[in-house]
Amino acid sequence: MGAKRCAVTLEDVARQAGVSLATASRAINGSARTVRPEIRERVERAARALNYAANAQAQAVARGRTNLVGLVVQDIEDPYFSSIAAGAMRAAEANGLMVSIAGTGRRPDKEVEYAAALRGLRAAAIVIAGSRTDDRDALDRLGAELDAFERSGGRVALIGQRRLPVDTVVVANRAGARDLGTRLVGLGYRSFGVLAGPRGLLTAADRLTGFAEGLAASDVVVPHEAIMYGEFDRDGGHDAMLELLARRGEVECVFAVNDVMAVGALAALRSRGLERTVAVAGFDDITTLRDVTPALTTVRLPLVEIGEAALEMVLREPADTPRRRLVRGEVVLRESTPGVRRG
Amino acid sequence: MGAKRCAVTLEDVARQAGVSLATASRAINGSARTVRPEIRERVERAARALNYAANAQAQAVARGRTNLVGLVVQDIEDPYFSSIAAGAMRAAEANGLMVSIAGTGRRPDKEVEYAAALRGLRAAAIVIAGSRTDDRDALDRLGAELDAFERSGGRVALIGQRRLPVDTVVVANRAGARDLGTRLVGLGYRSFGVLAGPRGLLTAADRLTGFAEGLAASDVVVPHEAIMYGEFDRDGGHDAMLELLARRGEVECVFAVNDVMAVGALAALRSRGLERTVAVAGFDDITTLRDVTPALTTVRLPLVEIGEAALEMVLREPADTPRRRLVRGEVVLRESTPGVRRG
DNA sequence: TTGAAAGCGCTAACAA
DNA sequence: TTGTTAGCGCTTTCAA
Repeated sequence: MGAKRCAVTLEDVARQAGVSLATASRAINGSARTVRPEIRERVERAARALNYAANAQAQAVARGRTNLVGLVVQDIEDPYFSSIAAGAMRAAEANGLMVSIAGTGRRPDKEVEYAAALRGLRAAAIVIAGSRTDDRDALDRLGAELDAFERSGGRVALIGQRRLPVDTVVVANRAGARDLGTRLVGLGYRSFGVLAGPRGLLTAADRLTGFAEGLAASDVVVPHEAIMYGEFDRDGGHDAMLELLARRGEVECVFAVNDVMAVGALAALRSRGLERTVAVAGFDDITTLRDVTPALTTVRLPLVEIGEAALEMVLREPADTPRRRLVRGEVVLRESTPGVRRG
Repeated sequence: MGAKRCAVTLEDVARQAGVSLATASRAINGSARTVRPEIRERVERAARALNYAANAQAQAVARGRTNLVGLVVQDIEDPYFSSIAAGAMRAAEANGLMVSIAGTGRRPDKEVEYAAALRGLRAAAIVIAGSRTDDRDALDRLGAELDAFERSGGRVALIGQRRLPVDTVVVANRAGARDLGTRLVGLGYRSFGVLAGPRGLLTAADRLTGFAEGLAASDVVVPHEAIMYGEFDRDGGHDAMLELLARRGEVECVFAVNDVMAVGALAALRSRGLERTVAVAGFDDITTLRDVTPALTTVRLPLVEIGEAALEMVLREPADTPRRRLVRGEVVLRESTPGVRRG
């Protein structure tokens, strides 16, 4: 067993200050200014002398609420999520909240598990940022758990797509990809491939759909065989690119459904000496990836703001009907898609 | 005020199962198998039916300990820290712990503040990953706070350099940079510049010192005017590189004290058409940066393992004398330092 | 304005 | 094996 905890308690402070427990509580952690200044001063001095730190757990039990908010992401190492986390943490700090972060490793069931844990912690709120799959079952379980969480007085916000009747920061993946497709056609590309990420991953699917729509507006289609599924990460993009080359030869332009994959694709092209021959576009505009060469055409998502927005949403009183906040991406054309001159 | 929390309590479960509170507690959250199977089954069924989630705060108060560990980093968006966080979170999950993450934004006082908050939360442990400054005062305050935390029964580990008498995962910045310097001299470089990061940032200073030592072994020195101080991030590297070019012209090889800065430096060189003329080396081997071109020579640090190691350290019983776990970096030569042929 | 005391939900002696 | 009960540290009525 670990050493027994023997921290300074409020009772110690009260005794040292020569006041009652209640008064000490009011002086230090209470709200109403119902304590005489000189007494308050005395209590505060005692607390400082004893280096008192209020037991947040005990306060939580007594008050029935905490200042903890849980953030559930897929993988904190992924810059997409770490930017969102940074935004959420910044907003949390501004509001005196602590953030507990959990990573699911892209297993939908982990989301449910953490939500339950956060309910146990009596977290004030849960924010879930996940490119959830279309696994209907997992979604139902998550919905049930979040429901229980809300009924027990907690607040919930999702980041991604609107799949559940809770406050959601909706990312316009489809519209962004559509815009991108339109712009690429405008640059003269006609022959496309898509590195589509995993089947069943909603974010990926939305981006693929939108992209196809953007092309379709100009009667361009992505042949079925030029859509390569694979992992949602760098290696997934790399491998899918190689396979696409093997299968289709040199398409003019490749859309990878996120930047990390796009970078993998670029690496694959480079290994074949094709990085200036085949155009590549990504999605997200990941900060740390802005210096790759050729600079990546992409759809910029304000990830930090998205994290902040989710946290702010969750801080507000619940509305009777779930709020949606739409965040659009903005196409950023760079040298990875220089355009083609058609004769 | 927010809605009143009215979660299912253990008492509800006990009543529903027709047993006493104590029995219900033992059946669900207790350790010893001192409950008859059929009763346990009954209690568990009741809990499930009621969708009971134990109040972790109340458990914490009653037990006097929590399963929360606090992780304090500078900036979760920085891949250096997000990798460490990923490692710590992975190890935490494997041990049934929740992780609360706080970002200091590189303000040393925030470390103290969060440590105090975590003491209030009765966190089981605190892990601080910070390239702390040489600000003696801030360090003393942190030491005092961590001391109070430990005395109240918590465990502490640091990641970085050994500055305080607590368990530490020591990163061999100096030795790594020394090796790097040696290898670069071996490649034929003689004229160096260093993008040294902020003055007073220990990690940066250690890397600079080590690098200079590595060169000195071959009687190569970095001229004082070729050491450029600046921010520890991408823009810091970029700007410092431009300034170095302005001041010294084309040195043969530039050492940026971290990869992110090195990428900024590459961008600056590229803007001058010099990215294949001036060699660049970094430090860390950040995963998402492995595909920049030219591929970056660097010192690889096992960041995820470092995070795991810190968490494992903190899980063990405290030793009577602080533990140190040394992690060395490994030089990785890539095309950003092709070497020179001297005539 | 202050103090006494009743909880908050749970655990862990101690009895039965 | 089960139940009773006294805490855990704090907040918050309710009186004084």
